[in-house]
Amino acid sequence: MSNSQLYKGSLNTIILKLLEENGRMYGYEITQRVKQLTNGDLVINEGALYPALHKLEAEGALTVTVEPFGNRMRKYYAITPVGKQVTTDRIAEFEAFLANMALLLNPKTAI
Amino acid sequence: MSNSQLYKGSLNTIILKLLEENGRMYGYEITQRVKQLTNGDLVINEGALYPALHKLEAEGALTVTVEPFGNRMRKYYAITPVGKQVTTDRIAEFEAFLANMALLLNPKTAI
DNA sequence: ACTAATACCTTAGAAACTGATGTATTGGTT
DNA sequence: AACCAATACATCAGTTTCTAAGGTATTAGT
Repeated sequence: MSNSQLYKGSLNTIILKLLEENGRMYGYEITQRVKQLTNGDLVINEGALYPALHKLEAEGALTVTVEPFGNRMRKYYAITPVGKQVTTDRIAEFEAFLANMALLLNPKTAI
Repeated sequence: MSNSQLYKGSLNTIILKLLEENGRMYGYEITQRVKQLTNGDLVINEGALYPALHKLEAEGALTVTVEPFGNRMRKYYAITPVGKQVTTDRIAEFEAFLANMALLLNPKTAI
């Protein structure tokens, strides 16, 4: 993901959150939505996205339904109950991370 | 670092910021300061810390002075002008990351 | 006819870690 | 006296997550 190691580990959280909000999406759609939401700032690499989707599916967090779109194929991913719990946990983790980083980086204006 | 992939990539930023604020510190001291500032939440692994310090030194961001402390040895790290610039850049990067994550995770309350 | 966009995928290699292990001193407990 | 935890440095095999590059195929625009 665009030139920063900081995003490492947050791709799963992003995917889960988007799917939780948008019902179901296919892979390419996710990359475009992320690009759009961040005004082109964050571009998801497909070499990162597809393995991440496959892993979330293997873990039972997502389900897949393959649908033809014209002569093309789309793989729609949707979140499962397990996935919803994972999403909640991941976001809590992210917020704990933020709180700790605030303590470390903004000693003056600690939350 | 404590059970979350999210911290991956932020260790350098943490080290640089602490050194910028505290003048000079030795490795073990950094681990203790981080633990203290985050109320025990974030524990820096030595296998992550020492290679990171060595790399920052190799990049010219830090200087080292070895000082005996009793029969023990301490390696004090201090930030260089290059390091100060790197710190500024890293923090700007972190803030951009935060802004993007806010856009992705909090679509309602976008900044 | 060519290029860009759409839509999926894999894989070698890089980067940053974890967890284990190693050396040595110091301080407190049994 | 013996032992363990803390202090203080370090390395290294293995894991995870990504990047960059490559691959296949359809669709739309120039």
